[in-house]
Amino acid sequence: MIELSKAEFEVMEALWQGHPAKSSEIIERLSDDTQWHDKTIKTLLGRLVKKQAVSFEKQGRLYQYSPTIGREDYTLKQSKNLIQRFFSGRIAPLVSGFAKTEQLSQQDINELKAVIKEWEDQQGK
Amino acid sequence: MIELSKAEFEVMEALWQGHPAKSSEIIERLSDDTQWHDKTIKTLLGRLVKKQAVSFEKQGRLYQYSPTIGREDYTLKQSKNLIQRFFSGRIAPLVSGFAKTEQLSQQDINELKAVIKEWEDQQGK
DNA sequence: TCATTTTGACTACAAGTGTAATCTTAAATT
DNA sequence: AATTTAAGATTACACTTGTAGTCAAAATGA
Repeated sequence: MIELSKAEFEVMEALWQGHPAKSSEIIERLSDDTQWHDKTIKTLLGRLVKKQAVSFEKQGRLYQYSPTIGREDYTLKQSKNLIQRFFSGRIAPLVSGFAKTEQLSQQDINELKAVIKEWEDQQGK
Repeated sequence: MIELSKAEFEVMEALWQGHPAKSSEIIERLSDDTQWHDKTIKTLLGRLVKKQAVSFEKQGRLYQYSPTIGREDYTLKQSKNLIQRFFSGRIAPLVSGFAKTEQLSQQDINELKAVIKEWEDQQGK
């Protein structure tokens, strides 16, 4: 599985926002959230290409970059990995720990209920 | 916040199993799960001490090691961090994504229900 | 008592990461 | 046309991480 460092993930975020994108666009997007030098972002893009998390096509002398992996896929895999390592693969301990100190919104609650309902229907007679 | 590498976390796991513990005990415990050379484990212990995730007391010429951070604290902080970065701090998207591909047990469901109930009671009247 | 083993301290070394700077070439500007 | 600029390629460099090896001193065994 492709592993991304934190900085690399930030670059992916910018790319997931819209693609294909030129490096100048990616640099522009990241300027809102980070102070990174454009050289830094180029380096990270290069590493992402090497890791095959990003592909590019030449348009003249410029490159158009695109992600090769989806945000959902990546974040879910990483989340499962963490849940496996920290909570033996069970999500409930995470949720209850989380709920103790974080704000849950009505929407969160509704979504959790939906998950439960789906499970129960599945179990269903 | 103290950050642990994966290997360091494994050593912490062994230490959380029971402490204070001598390095030989930690090495013994880890021999079940890993192939690490004892030197490797010593190095990791040293790094953990340096990071102040572990403290020690000399008992004669031996050291008795203890964790300075709790497993729950650490895993929850890391989880929240991930949820923040990946899901803008909301847990429901993680749970529903997780539920799609992982097995939830009846116990998980019960715990999730408990969390919901607690939240709803909290929401007053 | 002398050799061996064990423990902790210190050293090693390549790969990954954060954070750029320099070099090359083509494009844009003067 | 000569100069400056911008993109991508290459190089840099310190710190972290995985994974030990070496060294010195103390304990243990023969």
